[in-house]
Amino acid sequence: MYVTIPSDQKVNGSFVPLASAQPKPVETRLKSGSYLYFEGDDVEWLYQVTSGAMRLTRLLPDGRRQVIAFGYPGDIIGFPANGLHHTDCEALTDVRLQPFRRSVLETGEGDPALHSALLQAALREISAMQDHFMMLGRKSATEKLASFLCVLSERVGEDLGAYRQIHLPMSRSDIADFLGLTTETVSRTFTLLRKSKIIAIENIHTIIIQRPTALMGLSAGDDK
Amino acid sequence: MYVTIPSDQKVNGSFVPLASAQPKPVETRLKSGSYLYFEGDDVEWLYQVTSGAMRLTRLLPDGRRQVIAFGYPGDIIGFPANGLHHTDCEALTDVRLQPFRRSVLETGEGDPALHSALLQAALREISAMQDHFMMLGRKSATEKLASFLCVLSERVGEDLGAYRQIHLPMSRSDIADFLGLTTETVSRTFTLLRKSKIIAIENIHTIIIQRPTALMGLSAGDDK
DNA sequence: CGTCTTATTGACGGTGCTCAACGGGTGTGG
DNA sequence: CCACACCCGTTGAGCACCGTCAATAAGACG
Repeated sequence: MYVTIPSDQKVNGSFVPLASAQPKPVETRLKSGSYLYFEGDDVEWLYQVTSGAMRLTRLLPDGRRQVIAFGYPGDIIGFPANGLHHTDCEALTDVRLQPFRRSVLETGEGDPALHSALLQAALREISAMQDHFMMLGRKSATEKLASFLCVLSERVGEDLGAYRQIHLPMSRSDIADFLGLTTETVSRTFTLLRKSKIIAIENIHTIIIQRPTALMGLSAGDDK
Repeated sequence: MYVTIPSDQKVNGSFVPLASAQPKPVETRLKSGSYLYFEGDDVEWLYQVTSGAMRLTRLLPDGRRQVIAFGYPGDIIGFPANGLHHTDCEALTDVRLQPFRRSVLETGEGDPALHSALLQAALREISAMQDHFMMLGRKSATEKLASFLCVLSERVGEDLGAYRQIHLPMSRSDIADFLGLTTETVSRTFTLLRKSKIIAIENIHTIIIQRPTALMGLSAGDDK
């Protein structure tokens, strides 16, 4: 999952599992905190997240970190470049994954429909990353966090009467490294949104969106 | 072209044109300043840049702009998402392009080798964009510009005795919108690099790298 | 040669980072 | 079950970097 400008194209809550004509490899399960792969590992499998949430990160030699994406149900993770993984990938919660052989993406190997579905996922990934560029390069801290919450609300928000509730499995520093901010700024911006009654912070990992329209406005820069 | 951490994998100056088994569609030529496509257009063709340079941009409703990438010889541009272009694409110079039918990427249509080559290009694109995330989110103005010049030097630099020369077909504001800065900051940072004798500015569009190692150091954050 | 655009430089201010202290929640061991 | 410690998140103060606004200089183009 990247932070993108919320599109007209509504995702209807549930995701479409990729259908394979072949006998399915066994579903993979992963405990919270364990790693699926590391940067530099050979790619043997791609995965579609079935339940839970993953975190993809990249490191600079000096320790600076960028969270590349969060992997939510429906997302495909593990696209290879030159046959290698280029991020670390850790489970933020207990996770279930549907594995697909790398060869299905790269050679089509006996399953044209699945090959095509994986290719389309890669192309959507490119487009989503382009949106994310705009956010990293051109948005303020408030716009970034508002955008983040909007996208999460669409993807994995739960209705709660008039409001909408989001569970955040990741830490504040994960959010900071995803948005190109510091934990302090993320924390301050949460407080700002809370004090303007746009969100309520049920607990550290649970946010309630009280004024969705205002949040959408902030994500597009309406305060300017 | 994205700004990435210069990799070990050297590109040997020239690029590899994608081979097609089919009779080639006619090479496309484009005048400097003309647009190849716009955001929202249907994708019929992908293109490999043969000579010249392209600029891919995206706009926010309020006018803020992000340059997504520059297209240099060897680069594939025009990957579709849901069948549509998601950037505007303008020629920065007179340009020659080798077109490929979208269907070759999406269905493989009679040319498996070309299909595979385009797919690999898409996967490399994803990896390069991940590097660019790190740069947009986590690097200072000096690191950004130094990284930019390093990558350009590798890709399209020309040897000039002991030094190396880069031609910059794009404007300062293109560079700014690519790196997530303002034109003023780009200009000031150029001046900074010039005053520390790391680069010389032959003219607005021509940069000479006098101390490549120092520039590499700055791009990785050695000043900190 | 004149006009218009683009780049540079300067002054200033604000957003977000740094450094630091504090608080609260969670987990562990007694 | 409680005590304690540790980690994570929050808050504060100060500052640096970079953005904003403005003036000037340098090119580009007709």
